[in-house]
Amino acid sequence: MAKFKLDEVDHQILDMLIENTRTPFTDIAKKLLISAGTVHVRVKKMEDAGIIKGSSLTLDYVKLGYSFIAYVGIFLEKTHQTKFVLERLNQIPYITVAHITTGKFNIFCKIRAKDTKHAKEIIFKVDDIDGVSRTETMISLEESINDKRRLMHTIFNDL
Amino acid sequence: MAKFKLDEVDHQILDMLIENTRTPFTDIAKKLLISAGTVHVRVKKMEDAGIIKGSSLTLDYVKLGYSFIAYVGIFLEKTHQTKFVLERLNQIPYITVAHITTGKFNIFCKIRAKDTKHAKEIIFKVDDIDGVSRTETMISLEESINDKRRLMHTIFNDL
DNA sequence: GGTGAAACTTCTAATAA
DNA sequence: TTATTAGAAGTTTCACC
Repeated sequence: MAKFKLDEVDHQILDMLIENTRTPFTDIAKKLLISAGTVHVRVKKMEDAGIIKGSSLTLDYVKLGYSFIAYVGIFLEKTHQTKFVLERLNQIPYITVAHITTGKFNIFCKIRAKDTKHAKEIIFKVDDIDGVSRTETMISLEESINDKRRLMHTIFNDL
Repeated sequence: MAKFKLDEVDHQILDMLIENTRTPFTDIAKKLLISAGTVHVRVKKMEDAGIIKGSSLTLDYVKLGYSFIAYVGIFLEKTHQTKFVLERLNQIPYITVAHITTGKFNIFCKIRAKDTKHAKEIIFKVDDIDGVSRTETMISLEESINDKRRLMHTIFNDL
């Protein structure tokens, strides 16, 4: 996949939209001393190129009653069962992320649950999937860093 | 933290905005058979309550040249060094998420890098932090699940 | 609570530079 | 590529249910 060339203006636009996707284009234009039309054209171009894949809300899951986060490493009996197990994991909505990995585990996933009891149920469900030989759970005591903005700044300055 | 009470209309609004934060309120209103003013008031209420913390763009990091994802488990020499190590990790922008965890590791983080060589540099930097005794890396071969929408649907139906 | 309409702001596409 | 512009579209407020 080719690395995309974005200039400084594109970076600044992305930077403002990452912070708040509803930032009016007129505000962005004012700050960057360009016209709103230009902002519009640039954003459209980045959308067409697939750089901007979409936008999403950041919700407070704790306030919604989901304060439990854990990472679960999965050992499979045989590697060729990966696809099947992933399909099963995909049916558990509390599993928000899953990766096929090298190293210790075959599959590695993140779960978000209401509490310990709820998490236990989810993990048992994972353990029960055919092909899973065992799992190893790491409970998050605190999410200390979660910031893609810093990465974006770095990516921009890299180019 | 109290669980917040949202009704069916709030859920539907969130559901549409999670999919695309720029969905016009007029569209939402039309679909839900309410007025755009009501959508506006409801969204504002959820923002004020902190349920909606913000909005962000979903970018294609692969197209931006960052196709490497790994999870790194960190073993500390002493637990009381946690805060110090996290501060250091926070200075490495390629570390996008970090959790203090129970279980095998003391700290667990996610890195996003350009390639293997770049990842090596980052991991070496982590290894070099005072208080880190050793690390264990799991390289993502494939991000198979990444979907908070499913979780939201479930949360809604839970209530 | 919600509505509907007015006033205001923003978007978007066409044209021109 | 960018700017300007003007009509379309969206947001926000408010008097009134």
